Amino acid sequence: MPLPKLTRREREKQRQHNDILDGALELFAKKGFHNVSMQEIAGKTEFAIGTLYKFFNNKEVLYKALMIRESKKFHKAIGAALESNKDPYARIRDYVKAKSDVFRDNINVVRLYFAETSGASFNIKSGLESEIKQRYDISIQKIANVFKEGIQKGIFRDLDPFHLAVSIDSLSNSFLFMCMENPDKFSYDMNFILLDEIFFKGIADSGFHSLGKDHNDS
Amino acid sequence: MPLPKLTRREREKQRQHNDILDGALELFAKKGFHNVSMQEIAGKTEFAIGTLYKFFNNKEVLYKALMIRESKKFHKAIGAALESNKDPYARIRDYVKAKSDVFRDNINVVRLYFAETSGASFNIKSGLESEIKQRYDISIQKIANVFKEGIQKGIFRDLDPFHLAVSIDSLSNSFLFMCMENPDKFSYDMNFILLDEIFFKGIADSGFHSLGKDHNDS
DNA sequence: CTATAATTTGAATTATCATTCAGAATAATT
DNA sequence: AATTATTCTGAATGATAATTCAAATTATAG
Repeated sequence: MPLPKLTRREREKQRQHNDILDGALELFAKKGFHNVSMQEIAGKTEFAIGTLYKFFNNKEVLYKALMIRESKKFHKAIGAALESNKDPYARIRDYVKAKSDVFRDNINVVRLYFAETSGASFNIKSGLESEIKQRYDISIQKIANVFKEGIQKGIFRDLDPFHLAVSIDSLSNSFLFMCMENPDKFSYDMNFILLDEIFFKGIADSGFHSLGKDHNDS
Repeated sequence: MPLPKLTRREREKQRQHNDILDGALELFAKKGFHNVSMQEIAGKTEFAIGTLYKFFNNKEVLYKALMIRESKKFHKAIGAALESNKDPYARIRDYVKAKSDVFRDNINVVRLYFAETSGASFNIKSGLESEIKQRYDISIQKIANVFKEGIQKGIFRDLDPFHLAVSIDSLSNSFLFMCMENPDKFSYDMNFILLDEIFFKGIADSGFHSLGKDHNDS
């Protein structure tokens, strides 16, 4: 973290930069990369088209900057949950909770993010995927580390921590998507129960009963 | 199935129709909807642009027809596995195997399919998502039925069959994607082991040991 | 307060396709 | 073989939208 030695001018610049991304995000998340024009972004953000190009050399660069910003936010949130000093089981729960919150509060962005992530990234030519993939890999690694610790402490069965990380990630994703699609039918809290029943009951060392613990607020 | 009473002319038509979709698929799968022009499809399939429009009223219709064709193939394959008269556990394994094969043989198509499915479908205005979603729901239902039967027979723990279906679907997807991304690092066969260890060991009724059974050819 | 520099503006330019359609090619019918 | 019907063709059209840049605006310095 370099110290924030910024002039007034530079800070103003930063703010504008962010405002553009905020406006663009709303549009892209609603309509996708190819169905949003620079014209539209200019309108929404109340800048002229030319100004957008002062900040971003072209539409792709703008989009890429946006996705990277969102990706950072997302992984920062779940990273914090995973790296606390609680016990491994609690950290996994916190991780699911953090993801839950992100999903709940930014449905459209999440949709956009996963459209970009899973499947193929057809919007951007340059290596956006790899930039995002890198962050993803780091997060998976963090989850794996929690599992590793849990295994050492005898909380989890001795399975490959990496596989466990991928598993809980994909399971929680699809449960969360399920909630997103049918918010009336499924509550976000249900995730904890499902994960406990399906995932933890499977990987827990016999004797460990996850359901007994109390949940995070939520 | 209506009987195939087709004239020579009509059969020829059908063949051309399919050829166009084949060519288009290759391009779309590689570059996505918006990065493929009708020009390009015409070139690849060796038809004139006008001819494409004789078959498909516009680019969207062509794309939609394509996705539906592929979706049908995919769900037919896994449906067959799920509706055999084997025991529930074997049917689940066959289902994973069938999906495995599709993934292995059509990586690009799978990528396109999931880009269209997960996240948001920004390519097509009309209700493609719902058409595909419908098929997906049917498949999930079939999986759930297998679990239901398995629960009745005492093979699986008494959990919501629908949740189990969603779980195995998403778990197998992410393991398969893992294999796709790093074909050198992960073998497709590994899926069975992972699913057994992580999923079945969790949901199996105590006493049932899935690993003892022999694998599908593969 | 004027002159100069930096920034912002949006109409004009340019590029890219989707789509059309008049004429060419081919097939069917007489 | 000539006539008619059908199908195919791809240059031309029209629309959209990314990008540029000369002029206008605003900020800074003298």
